[in-house]
Amino acid sequence: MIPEKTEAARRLLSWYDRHRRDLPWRAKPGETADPYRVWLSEIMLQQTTVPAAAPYFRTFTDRWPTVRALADAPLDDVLVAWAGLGYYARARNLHKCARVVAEAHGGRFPATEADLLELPGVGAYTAAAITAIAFGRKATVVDGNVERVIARIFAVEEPMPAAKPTLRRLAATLTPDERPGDYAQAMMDLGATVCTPRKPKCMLCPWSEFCRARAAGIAETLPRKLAKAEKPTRRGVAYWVLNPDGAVLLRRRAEEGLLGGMAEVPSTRWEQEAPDDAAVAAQQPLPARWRRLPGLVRHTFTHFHLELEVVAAVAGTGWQSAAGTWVPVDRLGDQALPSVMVKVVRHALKTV
DNA sequence: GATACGTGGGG
DNA sequence: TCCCCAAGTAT
Repeated sequence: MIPEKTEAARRLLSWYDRHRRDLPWRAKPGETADPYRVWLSEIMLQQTTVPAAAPYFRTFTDRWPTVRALADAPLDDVLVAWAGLGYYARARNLHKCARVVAEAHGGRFPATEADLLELPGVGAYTAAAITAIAFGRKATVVDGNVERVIARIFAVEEPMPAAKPTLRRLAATLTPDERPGDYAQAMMDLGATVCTPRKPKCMLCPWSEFCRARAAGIAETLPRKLAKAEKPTRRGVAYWVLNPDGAVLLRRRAEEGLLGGMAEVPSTRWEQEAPDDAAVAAQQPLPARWRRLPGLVRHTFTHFHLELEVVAAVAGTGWQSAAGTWVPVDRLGDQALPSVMVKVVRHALKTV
């Protein structure tokens, strides 16, 4: 039996007070939360682990201490700083959102869930998180952690994602009126450290007594998920070309879609079949004698595997007319190179 | 509702 | 090696 909701919240908050983690974006007890830092951290933490996000958070807040500073920055600076963190639409929306807050909201984040929801890159989860954590207002935060905790406490066996509305409704029934920010973070911390996807530490859980899934011995199997579709493999060839100054040709990817707005080593299209010599010649960024380098660059995106072969050449006369930017090899670190392209660069430098 | 969208770590 | 997963959002 689930206890009175205030009793459940009291137990969770007590657990949180004893196990609170010191995270770079978390206000210390007694400190006032900064909505800018809360927002920035929540965007970075979307589908991203704490260890991955933490160094980026420090870099961003050191360089852009306020939302106005971020709004004043060129988008490309933000993309360079975000490079490697993934889901680059977040970086584009982050910058767009900063400008909206600076220009349409006087540099202050709106303080209601409904208004926050209007901001670019801010969805249901993030709006609730900012409302609760930054403004101390009641809001039900539902992320993957909360879904898992709730699915187990109430033994919801309906598979995801169909169970989402049910889980949201059940989560809302438990949300207390007191300490909204701490409660939201406590729920997520519980899911992240105790009620984990595999091998949940039920012995350490403040809610173990009344967890229906634990009682039924099915905690680790919840929430149920349908089998995922197999990932296809796409193949392509990347063109590593140096000009007479020893600079490499890079391009800017289209603003939308995969790796939108990021820098890339030029490549053929990525398709099921690897391109043959004719396709490599047809899609070359400039005329050159291409030499296939041994080995493959492998990378896995959310929805497909990628295998890239790298071909290398030295650009002949007329290299200035190639579309793109020539970047000295020792300046590649200044570019907005996503991880897959860092792999290509390393492979080429190692092999050439 | 389904799909596109990154990356690195863990088992 | 391979699959799963992580503080989701936009379309």
